[in-house]
Amino acid sequence: MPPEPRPVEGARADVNAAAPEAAWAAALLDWYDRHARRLPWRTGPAERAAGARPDPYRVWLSEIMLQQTTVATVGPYFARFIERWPTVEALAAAPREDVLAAWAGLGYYARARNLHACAQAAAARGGFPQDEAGLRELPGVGAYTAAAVAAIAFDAPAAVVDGNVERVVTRMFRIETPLPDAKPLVRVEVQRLTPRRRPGDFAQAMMDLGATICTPRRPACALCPWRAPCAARAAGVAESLPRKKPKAAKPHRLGVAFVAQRPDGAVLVETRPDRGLLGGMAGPPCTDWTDAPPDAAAVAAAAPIEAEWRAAAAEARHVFTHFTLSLEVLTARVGQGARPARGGFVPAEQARAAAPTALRKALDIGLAALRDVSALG
DNA sequence: AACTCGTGGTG
DNA sequence: TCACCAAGAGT
Repeated sequence: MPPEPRPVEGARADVNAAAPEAAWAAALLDWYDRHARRLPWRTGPAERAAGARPDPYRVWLSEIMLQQTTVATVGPYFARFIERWPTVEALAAAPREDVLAAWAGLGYYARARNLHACAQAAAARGGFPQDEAGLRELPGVGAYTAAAVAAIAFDAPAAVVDGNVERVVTRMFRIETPLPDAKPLVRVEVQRLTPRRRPGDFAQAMMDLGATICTPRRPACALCPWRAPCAARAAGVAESLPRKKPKAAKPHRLGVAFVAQRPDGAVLVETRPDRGLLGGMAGPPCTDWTDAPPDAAAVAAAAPIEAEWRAAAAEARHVFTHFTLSLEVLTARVGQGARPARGGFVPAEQARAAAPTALRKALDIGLAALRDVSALG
């Protein structure tokens, strides 16, 4: 492996050359004190001044929701969860079905399954572990989340490394090794940078810096508290970092979704197997999603109920992380006493609210087609 | 180590 | 339209 470029000595001239990390951390915390984002899960400056610590439950809940998810998207979900389940004990006592339905639309549904299991584990032991190793053992809590909760909620000097931090650090030290190969080195540098005082604020400052200044495209280096020591900026290569290994192309998959509606408006939904894609989530029954279109036998075998199925004009299209999907939608009106082979009937609006987005699209297309048919008939 | 696992915003 | 991206974890 070639040696990593390091910050040039001249860039360090204005800081303590013996322990530059301490000066850099101080500069970042000073910036954070002036520019921190106000977020619902953060403790405000006034409360902090009064000695208040963040609520570990809120910190943990926000960190789980924020995994691979934007602040703007998380906001309303976080508010609804806190309103409905104000404590980890309340969340632990909730039916899992309710938690999954409340999570619908946020994606990565293993997070919701693990969230509920984690709440039960934490409640059973009287609260969250206060150290990184203990947190790491909880379901859905990986290296990042354990470090983040330990630092933010419990003031532990843990190395918090998320996508923002990877970007900031690979630029600061001009690390040209592509991710994820560079992760171990990034972690070492973050651990070296993390101060004993205010490690939680330091972690959040790093993420704020990455989110608002050291952005993926067109970073605002002129406003950055680390503009002087940043090696990538000095070399004019900030925007090209971090380097990443190329991703595989997305295959396209096909399937059929079945939307059956009773005279009272209820629609047929089926809870998917707990493992795998959309695990544990409820939506209209489907064929398997395959590379080739499902043949007539596969469609007939997957139909959840005997009915006169009609094809809707539109198809549901959706992009997942690693494949794209087209769902043909078949609709049917069934009798009030219909007995499906699989699944059960729930009010249409409830079904929409609890469905993951891909299946909600199919449901909406089916419901619209059924409305059109009834309008004609 | 490389895959699987969602969704919405952005340029 | 499309690739990239966002406070990653589990296997």
